[in-house]
Amino acid sequence: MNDYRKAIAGLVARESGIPAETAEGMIAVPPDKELGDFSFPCFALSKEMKKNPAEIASGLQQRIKPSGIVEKIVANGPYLNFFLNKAMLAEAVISEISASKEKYGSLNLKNRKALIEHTSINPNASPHVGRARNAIIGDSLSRILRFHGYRTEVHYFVNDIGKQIAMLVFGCGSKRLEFKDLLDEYVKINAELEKNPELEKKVFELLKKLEDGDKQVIARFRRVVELCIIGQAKLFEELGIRYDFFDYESKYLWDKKTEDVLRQLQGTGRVFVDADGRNVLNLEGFGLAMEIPVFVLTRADKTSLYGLRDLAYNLDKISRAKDRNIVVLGEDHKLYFRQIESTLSLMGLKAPEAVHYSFILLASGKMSTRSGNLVLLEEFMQQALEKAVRELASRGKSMKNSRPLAKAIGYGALKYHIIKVSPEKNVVFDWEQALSFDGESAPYIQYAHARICSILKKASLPKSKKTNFSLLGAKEETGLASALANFPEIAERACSQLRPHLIANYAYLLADSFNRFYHACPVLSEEKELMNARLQLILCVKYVLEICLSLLGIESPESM
RNA sequence: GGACCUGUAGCCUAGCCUGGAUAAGGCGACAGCCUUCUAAGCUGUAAAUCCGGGGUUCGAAUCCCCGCAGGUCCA
Repeated sequence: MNDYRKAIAGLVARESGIPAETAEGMIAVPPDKELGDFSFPCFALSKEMKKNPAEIASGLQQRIKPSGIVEKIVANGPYLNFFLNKAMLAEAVISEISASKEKYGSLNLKNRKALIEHTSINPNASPHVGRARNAIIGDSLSRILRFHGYRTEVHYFVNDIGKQIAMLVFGCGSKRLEFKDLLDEYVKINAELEKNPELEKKVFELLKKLEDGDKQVIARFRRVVELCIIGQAKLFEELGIRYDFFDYESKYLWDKKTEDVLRQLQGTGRVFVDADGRNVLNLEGFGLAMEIPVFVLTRADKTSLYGLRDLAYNLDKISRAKDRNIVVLGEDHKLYFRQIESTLSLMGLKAPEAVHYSFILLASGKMSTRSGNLVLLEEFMQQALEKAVRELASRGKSMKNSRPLAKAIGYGALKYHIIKVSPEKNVVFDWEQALSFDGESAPYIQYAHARICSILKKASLPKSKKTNFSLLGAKEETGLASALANFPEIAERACSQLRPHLIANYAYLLADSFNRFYHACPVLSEEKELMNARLQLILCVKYVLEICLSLLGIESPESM
């Protein structure tokens, strides 16, 4: 579509005298397809030429001759509207997709490497849906990066040595526990500490022993953390979300690297020892919204704090991420991340690109693992799966072999519900909406895909026969073709701006466009030439729907 | 007290970066469409002070300023 925009800008530029680049920026898309495929508003020229914009439009219309893919030019009031040749457009987009198939829309980058860190939940319990927003966005981003050609590695930073985890270790004692028990233990120990603040001392004692390298305590921490990480990873694996590396914060605890970082920062002359004896970095001049813009690096005993360890971790990530270095963080980490970013810049390093998302709330208030006021991801998965099983049963699908299909549909709906919303928006979790399989949902998109598969299964695509694309003139057909043509632009933006919801929204529009086509334009019952052209068209739709769903981490079942 | 994000029909959302034609979808409601490729679908109707107020502009949901409300963080 961008090429056509450029071509039209060229035509306008030649006749109006404005530079082609300026003209390109002015080319717009009319609100209604009936008005044209592109338009050039003449208001700006009107000011310059001191002439009525409608006159300018009609003047330009007379001078610009349609050529190539531009079929018709119409002045409509102050707008100059351009109509593309639908048959040529369909032919161009169909042959491009037929050639590139599952790579259609890919930037096909070569020798690029990307790193993305996401999820990175405190390993203290089963994750709630708010945490899952991180994983789902991050997973989709990693898929988008790979699609465009980045060799991409996915990292999970395990905060295995904080106070939260120490509390859990303390609470667990020597009990033999399973993953599912951890949440209860976590809630229990939080309540106990609230009642009896004296216990906190013991928690810190435990943490101190860990940091001092007490082998027995280390083993206790490791046992709880592993239980948790394995449980979480299994849950995410069930959703098709995988990690290449689990990076443990404890690795940076005794690491010389934190000392190197500290030394390097001291070289900037910005490190000072504060009233409490801690090493603190002065971050004045970075526009941080803090009364005293600093970053605390160590405790009074000069042992590292989380921030310093995170900096060392960032150095590791930077050394591995050649071209894109991405981290997905909750909005609560915005300021903290700006501190990291500023500090890295003092070291002459480029911080990761951060994708921040807002929290998922409950109608009853904020979600909190500590208070137990939450919807667990597990629970959401379970409900989605059960609903999918029910829906399949109501359609007479056998219960025995339908489990993978139910997962594809249920988990698809779950992921889509989370990812379709812009990440900066708060979401109030609502079961009815979250479990909807109608309208703007994954099952709707999957259903369109399954319908295409069903038609293709019943048809035989003729081999290497010339297709008469001019037959694809119905508005449902041209609508589909231009929807297909829009995809590469969307795929590019989703990657450059790190916004997967663009893919989700687009996939719905494409499926919607197909469903309208499906009802208006029969395929198999048509005579050969038209059937062939329509088969080519829907095969392309199938490819693009599959691409979109795979970029969202959602499966594309062939029937449902 | 300060900073950032969000505010669009009863409910949920897209559009905002990059200003342009009657503000686009979904859920819910109402009225239709299955002897025809899967009705998880399609068609139509009703429903909006685009949070409020200023400003910039030929033109503002979109840009700027001042408020209000929710979320987040800092102190």
